[in-house]
Amino acid sequence: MTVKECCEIMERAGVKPTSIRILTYKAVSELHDTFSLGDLENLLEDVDKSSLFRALRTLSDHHLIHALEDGSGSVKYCVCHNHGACTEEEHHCHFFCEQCKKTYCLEDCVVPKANLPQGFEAHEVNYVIKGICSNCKKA
Amino acid sequence: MTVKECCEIMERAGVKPTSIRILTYKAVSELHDTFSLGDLENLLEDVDKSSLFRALRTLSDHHLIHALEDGSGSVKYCVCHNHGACTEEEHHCHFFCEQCKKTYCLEDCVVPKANLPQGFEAHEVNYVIKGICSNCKKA
DNA sequence: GCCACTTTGCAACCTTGTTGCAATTAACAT
DNA sequence: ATGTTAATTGCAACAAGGTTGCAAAGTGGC
Repeated sequence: MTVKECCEIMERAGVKPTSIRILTYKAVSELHDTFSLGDLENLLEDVDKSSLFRALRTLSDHHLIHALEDGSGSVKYCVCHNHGACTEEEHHCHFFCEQCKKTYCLEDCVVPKANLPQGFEAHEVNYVIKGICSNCKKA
Repeated sequence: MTVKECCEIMERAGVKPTSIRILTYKAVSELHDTFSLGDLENLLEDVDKSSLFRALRTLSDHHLIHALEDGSGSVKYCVCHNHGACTEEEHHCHFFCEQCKKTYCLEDCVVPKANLPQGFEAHEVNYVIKGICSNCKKA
């Protein structure tokens, strides 16, 4: 993705495209699966951790990326391919491989709906399946 | 639950019922919703943190309790009411209230199945719905 | 009672995430 | 352009939660 495209997407989502945010969004929009703050630190070695942390928070607040918990001990993120216009219907499942510790985005696997009790109001869903991925199973 | 019942359940699950484990299992089997290691520390003030941590790990390893991630920053646990004989079908959903920060067990809400891609093997599912609970909504 | 093995308590530590604050940069009116 | 204000960034320090090493205490078999 070009810097220009990044800026446009961010502006449409109400995020001011600062240098760190562009750097962050450009880097993560090229990743196919999930990543942690630590992963991003390694990817962008010369950028400060707390700046990246704040960039991720901003992007997450404006729904350009999603945060999810996979039990690995660190919060994972993935880019929202609907550029901030995600409805609950469009959330995809994630798969955590217990062997290689990678968390996949299952783009084609939409989160199935559950029935909430009376009076409960859902905002988002964290759905992570754990097991062995196809790569590790082959090996 | 009596100490005797706790011991029986643990033994059936292949867990040697030591003092800390009995204390832990008895305490948590009386809780209706989820709890963290920290919650348990507060509940059993005179017991060491790492002993509780190890007891929870042992109980979890033998499926007497389940661990789940709700994005609160600490791992939550809940007792398995099938006493270690939980199949994937029986896993219930959890609900994290963004206001009161409580994580409910939705006992009557079974985790809906998702379709995995070819070659992926599921072992367990972490399904946490986030939103506002009925108590907080009323207020 | 003695020995091997397990469990427990304590302290120390690691990792991840988070904040305070000063320095820098950007936005904008004059 | 310049000054004024607000937002962002980098650094360092910190907090919380989880985890481990190790010695002491407990358990069980003989």
